[in-house]
Amino acid sequence: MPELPEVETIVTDLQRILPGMIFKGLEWEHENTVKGALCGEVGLKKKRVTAIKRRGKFINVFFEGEYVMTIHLRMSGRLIFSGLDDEKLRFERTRIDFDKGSLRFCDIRKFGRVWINKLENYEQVTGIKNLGIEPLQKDFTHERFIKIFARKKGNVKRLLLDQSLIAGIGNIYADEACFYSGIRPDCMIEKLSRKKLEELFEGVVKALKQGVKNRGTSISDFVDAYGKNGKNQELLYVYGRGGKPCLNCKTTLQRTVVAGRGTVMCPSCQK
DNA sequence: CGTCGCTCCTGGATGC
DNA sequence: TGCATCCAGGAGCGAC
Repeated sequence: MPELPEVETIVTDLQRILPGMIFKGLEWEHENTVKGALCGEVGLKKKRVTAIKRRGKFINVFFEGEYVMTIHLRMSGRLIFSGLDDEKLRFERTRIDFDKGSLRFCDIRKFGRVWINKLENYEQVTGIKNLGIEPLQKDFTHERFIKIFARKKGNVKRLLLDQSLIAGIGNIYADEACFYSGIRPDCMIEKLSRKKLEELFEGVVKALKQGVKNRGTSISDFVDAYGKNGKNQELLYVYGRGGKPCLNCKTTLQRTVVAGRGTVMCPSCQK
């Protein structure tokens, strides 16, 4: 599923593709997919793309005239740049046409969303304003991390997945970060020492940076804006490996449910 | 306000 | 082989 590294990969691709292109039109088949199009699409006509930026797992495409198109891929969304005359892709639900090509939003489960808003209120409307800190920015430090979790209680996994605390972590990278730091995803965060919290911080950063470096994890649905797979699935220690031997100690990896999510951990390496 | 459980979805895996 | 059932899960929402 698309998490921070996958979204970052797509945004990096789109930054090479879209700037300067002129918006032509938007078509969608599922009524819940597009929000705010009534006012937005009219305003967007003939506007040029000025920038593309990621915030958490959201993709923001900025246009002239102070419009922003926000896209969230949720579970199974793909965003693939194609020719205007290319045939419809499998599970293509929405197409965003520009003068020099067409961005196809393919989404098996139809959970993905597109919003069109004026710059002044897009953060409010999309929920972006509720997001926590960006974990790959310089201000994400040990100190900030410990401060964020200082008065929080509950299992580590639920808190890592809470987008209002840290923006962009999903199921894959939460499990990998816990493995890197030697912490069980179901352990209570209030019981962790300062040293273990620092290791968890390092684990989060390491997992996300590695994901970005390898252009995302293509386990089920993810491809980049050119339709190509990432490479990070070859480097996962726990996610998707339940029942297989731990790559560190050969203990059989345990699959459980934590915070309502499928969770894999090494009972020997993670305490 | 924090937390929980439910909901949205459907292809692929599994079971009989 | 074929049909029915289960499962995956990000995030928003209502309930408490």
